[in-house]
Amino acid sequence: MKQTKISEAVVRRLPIYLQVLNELNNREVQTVSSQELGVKLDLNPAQIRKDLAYFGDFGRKGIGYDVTYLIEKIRQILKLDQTINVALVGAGNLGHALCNYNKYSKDNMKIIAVFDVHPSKIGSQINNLTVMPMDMLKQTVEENNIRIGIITVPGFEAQNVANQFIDAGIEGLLNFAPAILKVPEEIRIHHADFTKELLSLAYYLERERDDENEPNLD
Amino acid sequence: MKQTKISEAVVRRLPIYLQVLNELNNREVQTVSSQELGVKLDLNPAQIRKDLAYFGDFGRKGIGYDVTYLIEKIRQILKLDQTINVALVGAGNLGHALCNYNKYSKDNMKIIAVFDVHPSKIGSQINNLTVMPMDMLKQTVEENNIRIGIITVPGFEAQNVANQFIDAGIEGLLNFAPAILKVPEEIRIHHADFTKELLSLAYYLERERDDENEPNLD
DNA sequence: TCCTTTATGTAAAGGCTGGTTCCAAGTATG
DNA sequence: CATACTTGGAACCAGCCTTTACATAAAGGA
Repeated sequence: MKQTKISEAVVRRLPIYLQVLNELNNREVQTVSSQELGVKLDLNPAQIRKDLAYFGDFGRKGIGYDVTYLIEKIRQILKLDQTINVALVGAGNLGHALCNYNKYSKDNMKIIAVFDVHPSKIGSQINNLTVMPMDMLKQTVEENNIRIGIITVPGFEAQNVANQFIDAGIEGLLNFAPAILKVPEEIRIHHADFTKELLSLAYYLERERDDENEPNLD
Repeated sequence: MKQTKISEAVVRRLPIYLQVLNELNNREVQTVSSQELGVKLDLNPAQIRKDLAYFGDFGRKGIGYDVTYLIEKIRQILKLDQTINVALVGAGNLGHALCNYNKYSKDNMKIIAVFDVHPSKIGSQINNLTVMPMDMLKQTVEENNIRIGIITVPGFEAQNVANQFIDAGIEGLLNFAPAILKVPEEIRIHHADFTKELLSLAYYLERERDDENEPNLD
């Protein structure tokens, strides 16, 4: 257990490990070796060991890793062992989808408040949450100890929403809007802009097709 | 214009450049320097120049880049100058959101077919698309020259759907499901699993808050 | 008990990608 | 014609990621 700098790539793999471990746990597998994990994840076993070793000595030589123990440990690392409250701004289709997804999630991370800038949306129900106006944001964040904000508004509104989140004292942001957001150093921001993902995916297609395909959907 | 290997990071920045350029274009800005772009994007100007130079000599010394010309070029690189047909499997909330988003998109990339594995969903309407059964997938992909598949099904169904897409001859996949998918070398797969993004975001929060939850940490 | 097998944790090395600095060359402007 | 500006490319640097290799520890069988 060395305490050097832990790179982002390592942190990004933790949720993947957790996913596979949960699967194994569901199948009541007791222990797993880095070798086996490596096959499942297409990763080098040494890398998995090294990743885990950053956070502690979780394995046993000759045996491997105890599945439930390792799950517990990774959940601690990712802070899933404590309740993390999340707020969402943008009660559109995507916002609905996330709230709905949230309902089925086992994690302690819960969307507990939804906001929208448009009066027409305010007061409507999503699952069992009532969409609130933006001027309730700051107060709600403070009172409910909300630490993460999700932005699912159109691009041109995103910066404004981000600013209000930051002003309210949020620690991290997950941005779905196709916009470049400026945030202070201390705010952690992750992007989940699928439009960019889709555009960059197109790059890797083979060029050539140019058939003037009339996209008539019949 | 050197034709070395172009890294993923470069390709991932192209959509971002495009976004900013479109904004400039809307404001009828004629030309822009890498310096100005760098400020807007928090990037080193040299990096922007280098990125663009991979694909050709788009700029003019002493002047900068012509905005509309550069937009056109990046669109060519990302193949947005041709129609790229997309199919989506999973007519749940997220699927709805994507289809709806798609409606407003200016890109030539269009979701032109939606499928679902569950009989209850089949036949329902999303925008102006009718949800089709999975056994129509292959035929539809072939007939409509669909090149990209989007997966918005629950994790446990994702691999199965991916296999069917691949069997139908898809070139690229965008996966929203929280699952590790095995695909052949030649299939390009991008992930947009926001749950992972959210979990890794939690890692970067300051530990400490323990609210009502018993810590139970030794 | 002892030997073999298995599998971890970590050090070390290597490779690769990504980013930055620097400069020559081209263009517009006065 | 001189100056200021800006690109494109070469070269350099840095750091991260990955892999290899090995010492160590545990379990199981003889």
